[in-house]
Amino acid sequence: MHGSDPLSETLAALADPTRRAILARLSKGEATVNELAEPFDISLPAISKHLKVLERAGLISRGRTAQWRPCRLETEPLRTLDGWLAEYRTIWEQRFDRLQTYLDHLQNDEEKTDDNAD
Amino acid sequence: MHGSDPLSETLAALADPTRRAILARLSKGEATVNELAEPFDISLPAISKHLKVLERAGLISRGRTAQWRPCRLETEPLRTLDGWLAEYRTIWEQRFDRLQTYLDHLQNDEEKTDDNAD
DNA sequence: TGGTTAATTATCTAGATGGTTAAATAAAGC
DNA sequence: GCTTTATTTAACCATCTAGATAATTAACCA
Repeated sequence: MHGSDPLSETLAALADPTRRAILARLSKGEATVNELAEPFDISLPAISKHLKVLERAGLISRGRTAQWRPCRLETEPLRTLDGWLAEYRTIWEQRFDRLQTYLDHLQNDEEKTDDNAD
Repeated sequence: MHGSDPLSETLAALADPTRRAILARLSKGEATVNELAEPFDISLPAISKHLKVLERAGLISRGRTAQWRPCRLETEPLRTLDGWLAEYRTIWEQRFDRLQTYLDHLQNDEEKTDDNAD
């Protein structure tokens, strides 16, 4: 990554389907590295790297039970991302409202045309 | 990028502070390439590349007025991202609730202790 | 102690990314 | 037509990334 502020790190970590799939799995509860690797066609070391990326981004944390290193989803960076998105949410809601208004006008115009046609 | 599904493309495009700053600028209205480049210390071609990334991700669209190519924010990919985030929102809200409950218990315990101390 | 299981580190490779400068395209204005 | 302004394309470079295989660390089990 080039800009390594926290939000960039979060987004870069999420910009990989394997990593998002790992998070989706972890959203159902803790799992070990092998459990997480199971659904994928890639090597264990590759998974290990993905986990390191997720951990550095704060999206997961890891315990230590005997030889297992159970992973857990951490939601903090997601909340930060949600906060960033919120600013744009206003915009798309505004745009949706304007679209609605426009469609309503179309609807009205059509009804008037229908009235004339009758 | 490696996984080039739409969501990965959106996230990868957003994972760069320069590109997010461009979007922030566009959230205030359309702008030309030179206007967008102005606040940054990087070359025009670099900006041009960033815009191409944003365009491919569907985060901006571009008009064509004489020699200017005005850029406009497109919110669709952000809404998709918001939809993806929504699944995790449930989780962090749950966790927050549980934390609240825990803190409430602590509070109660403390009050009991205070009562005993009196 | 030696073997098995879990996970990480080391080393390497191919391809993407973000930046550069120099050259090309496109339209406007004299 | 020639110059200026806006923007993109070309060619290049350094660094990062996602993957691989082989070797290593760590802990349990008998």
